Amino acid sequence: MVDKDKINELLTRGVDKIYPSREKLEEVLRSGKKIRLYQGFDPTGAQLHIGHMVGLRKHRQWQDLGHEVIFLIGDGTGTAGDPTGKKKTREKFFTKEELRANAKDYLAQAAKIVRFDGENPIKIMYNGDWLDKLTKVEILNIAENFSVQQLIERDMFQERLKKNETINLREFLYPLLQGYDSVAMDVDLELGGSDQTFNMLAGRTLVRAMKNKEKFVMTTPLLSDSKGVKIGKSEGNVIGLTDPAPELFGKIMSLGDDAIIPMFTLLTDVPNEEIEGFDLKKDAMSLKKRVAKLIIAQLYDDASAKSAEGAFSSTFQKKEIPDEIQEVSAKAGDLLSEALVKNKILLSKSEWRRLVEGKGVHDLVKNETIEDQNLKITESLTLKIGKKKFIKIKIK
RNA sequence: GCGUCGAUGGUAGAGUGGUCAAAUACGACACGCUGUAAACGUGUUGCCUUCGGGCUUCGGGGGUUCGAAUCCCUCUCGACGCACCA
Repeated sequence: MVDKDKINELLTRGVDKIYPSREKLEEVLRSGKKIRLYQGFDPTGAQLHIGHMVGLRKHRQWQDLGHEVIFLIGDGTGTAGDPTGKKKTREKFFTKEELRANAKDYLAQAAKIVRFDGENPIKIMYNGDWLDKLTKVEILNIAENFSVQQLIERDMFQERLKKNETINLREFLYPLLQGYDSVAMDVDLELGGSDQTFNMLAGRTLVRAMKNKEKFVMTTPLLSDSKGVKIGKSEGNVIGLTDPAPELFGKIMSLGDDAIIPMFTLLTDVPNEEIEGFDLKKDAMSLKKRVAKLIIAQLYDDASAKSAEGAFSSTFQKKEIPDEIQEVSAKAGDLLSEALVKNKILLSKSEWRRLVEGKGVHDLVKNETIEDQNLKITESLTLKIGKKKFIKIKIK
């Protein structure tokens, strides 16, 4: 029973809830039975982010314990539009082609955490393979297992009802499709973020009805800091798994301190006992650096993690110039502003003016702030624009 | 099919003939502060500018007017209600 502690870890660490209960699942695992499980990813964005990493790591754990793990690409459900977390009806839907293209990227990114080859490799499946083939009658038979009341229970639908906002039938039916995946693959367990609970439980209902068996559902907590969903939000500050190491480091450092402990628990292998001993008040900075390094080491390697840290501290803490700077060539006599806009460093001359007025442009060679908006280029320059942009201007 | 309402900047959402490049909030960007690219504070947030101003924007097209995001017509899309069907 070498696996005993591993089973315990598998069932507790980084786990939000287990349905119907942890005890039932533990019983099955203790019996030595190998189960089949999956997690679905709708490839509706170009990249996986650090929030996905939580689930992927869980995947890996199952895989390492010898269970049959399926990485499901939701190219069928993706075209339907998951309403989870959406306050409004989704407006954009994805085509099959877009989804397949994204899926390719997903797999490449996921490969950083899970194994698609070697011993007990993860299987890749596409739910479009069966969802697209469902006949109308089959769909109705699936629908038979649900009541409108059940579907309408979802908080987000309730809210919309209250506000008299649209609930499109399409999003209403989405959980059924996702639920059918479990039937089609005949899985014993589904893994997913806690925001997916409703959809996953729909699958549970279906499996019971159509396969007469109990499907387990394991949810993982969502990674977030005090500001909420800063991590994995659709806006600019997504921490993508393929972000270059230095950028990853910076983005992780910019998260609130309250995200540190969850990150250790969910994204690293640091033992629980050690994590419990952490003193956030005293060591927040160094702990955050450590967790950032550990995360990067998983996505790249130790060396990248180290150099990312070095780059971070020299750039932001000591305010030194980074080693690698983007270069832009220009002719002598050109307006600096025009050269920057032409090379797409800045969006417009207006932006340039704003930055200069806000003292956001610095000449790093002379070590002074540039105040002249109409500065002409006379010699090669090294500029710091805002906090993050470093640009070298070279004379042609 | 009939009717009602709606479509505004990255998002949410004001504005209902000139004072509108369009409130407010969020986001984004910069500066200050900080162990931090956090928090907090301040400023900026359509484009061009000789800094006077100029130009293009409020679902598409057309019109009324000296003047339209605002009024009218029409088209597209959406929500809601009614009818049809059951």
